[in-house]
Amino acid sequence: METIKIVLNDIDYVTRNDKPIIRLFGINPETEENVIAVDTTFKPYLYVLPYDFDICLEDLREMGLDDLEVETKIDIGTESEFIKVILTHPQEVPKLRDSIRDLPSVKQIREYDIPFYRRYLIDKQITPTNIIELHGETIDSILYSEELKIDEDVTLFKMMENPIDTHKTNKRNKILSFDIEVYNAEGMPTAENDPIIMMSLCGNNGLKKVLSTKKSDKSFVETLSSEKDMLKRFVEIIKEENPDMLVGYNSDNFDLPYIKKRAEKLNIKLDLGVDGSGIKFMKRGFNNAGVIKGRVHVDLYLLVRRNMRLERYTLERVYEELFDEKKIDVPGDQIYQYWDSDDERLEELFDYSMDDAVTTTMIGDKLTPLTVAQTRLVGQPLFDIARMTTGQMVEWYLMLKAYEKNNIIPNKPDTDEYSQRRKSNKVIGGYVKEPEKGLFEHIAYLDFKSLYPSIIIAQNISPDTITDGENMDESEYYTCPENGYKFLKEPKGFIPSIIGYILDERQRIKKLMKEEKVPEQKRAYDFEQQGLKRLANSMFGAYGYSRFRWYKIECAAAITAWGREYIRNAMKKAEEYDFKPIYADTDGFYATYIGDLNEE
DNA sequence: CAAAGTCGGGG
DNA sequence: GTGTACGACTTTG
Repeated sequence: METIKIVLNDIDYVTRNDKPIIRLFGINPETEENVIAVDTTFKPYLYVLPYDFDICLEDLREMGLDDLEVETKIDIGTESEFIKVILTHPQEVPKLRDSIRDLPSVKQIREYDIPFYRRYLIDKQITPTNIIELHGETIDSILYSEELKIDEDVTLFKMMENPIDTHKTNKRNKILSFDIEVYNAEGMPTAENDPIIMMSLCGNNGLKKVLSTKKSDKSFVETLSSEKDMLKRFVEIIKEENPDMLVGYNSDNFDLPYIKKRAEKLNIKLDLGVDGSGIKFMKRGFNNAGVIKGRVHVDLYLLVRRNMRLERYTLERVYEELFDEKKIDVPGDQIYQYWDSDDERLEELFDYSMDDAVTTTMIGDKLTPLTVAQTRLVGQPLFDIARMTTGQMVEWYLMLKAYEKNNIIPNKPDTDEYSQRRKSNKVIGGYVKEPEKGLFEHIAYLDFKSLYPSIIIAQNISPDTITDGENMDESEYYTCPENGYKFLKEPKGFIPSIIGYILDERQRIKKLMKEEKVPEQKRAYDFEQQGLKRLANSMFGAYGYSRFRWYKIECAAAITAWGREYIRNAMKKAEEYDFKPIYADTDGFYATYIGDLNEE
């Protein structure tokens, strides 16, 4: 048996002989070779909570389901016995779950909507972007049919044992950005009519290139004889560079769909994927996500939207905000005129095209490290994390922790429940004291560090600790001001215990960061602690987010009610020491000292 | 006043 | 892909 290590970049599954095969895509950090590791042993499953065990087991067997196990899981604080129904193919889950749920002996079904590759990452406790150790053997592409035949320089590896997460970070951090310019004489271009005229590439290793069908003396311009050749060269460079991350700006919605359509129109194969596949699109919310199998495509536009607050999010505006510098600009609607001019304006267009890719790489260098840190915390693929909202990250993080702590995951709300939640999810916000007019001297500012996370822990606010307090002594629970919601003091709730862990972990990382001498590692710790902070701070919002699995509006309301009380009490206390509050908002207030400054 | 509709980025 | 989704803002009924 052989052992190899890979940086885990991507994961999916394919079907062969009606059975699923998990594929881990990675790069061997020593040889820089691409590896596809396959696992043929993992099976999909869901959980059933029965009314009556024996009848239910019998009913399930009658349906032809006989791979059944009994497991004890914690369900919102209470231990229950579940039947684990093991299936052979992931697509059986949506096919069978309705008929399983409808069995009279079935009370509930659980964990029936977790994508197969995500289930794999959670159950095997492996983390994308980490270095993973694999045991098995190198094989020929026997598992693959012709259309999926992989390149000769890709190692195919069959796993014989579970992968081992070494918890080591990828030292390699190669970013390659790309951008295209297209001919646009009639407003917004259409791939049907308008050719690509330039394709720019920029790596954080120094690579700078603009491919084009026109000539220039500029050293970064490479001229190709046709659009067809330009596209082929584009693919060739990406394969040669083999970056850890392929980044674009609005590339999910513009560049990649455009490149794909032009390639189809020109009848050429774009085998950009590590497995030889082309560009695919996945429907994700309101936009499509461009997928290149085995490579991590990150659209920076989404990261910018998530992490910056601006009036507009054009590449130009974002670059200016981050680097305090103007970028080269060519008005979008005039690109075709610059192209047709064949004079110095064409040269300007080459510079503009190059600059777009260069600034994209610079923005990528700034924003992707946090996304990588979040990937390592949440344990889902970088591709997915780059497209998740913070609420979704919290949820997948909790799902991972639920598995570790043997908690069964709550279901997502069905349509009825969801619309009901939407109607009644108004929660009173933080305490706000309108600022007093005037000019003040001797201003003091007090703020609660991570107010809401601290309240969740201090008052043990969790869906599994909420109680009506019946037949209990008052000392056994915390009572929320204003609304009277009650939360058990013991045992520690699922979410408070996880926030506690996150906050402790953050302190640990901050300490490591302070002691660290290597700047690169120091920076990595900084992003990790930022990621932890965001997770902790987003947990409150998640309680009030209608689609959240751990949704509990009472928890959200209790947190803000306690928050208002904390800050009012702090202000009262400050007044006792001659500080007059002049403005307050949610987790802090400003006060002016009105006592005698000469005293003491 | 709530429900329904639009739009972001890209050229 | 064990998917079907955002949020701020404006217009409409």
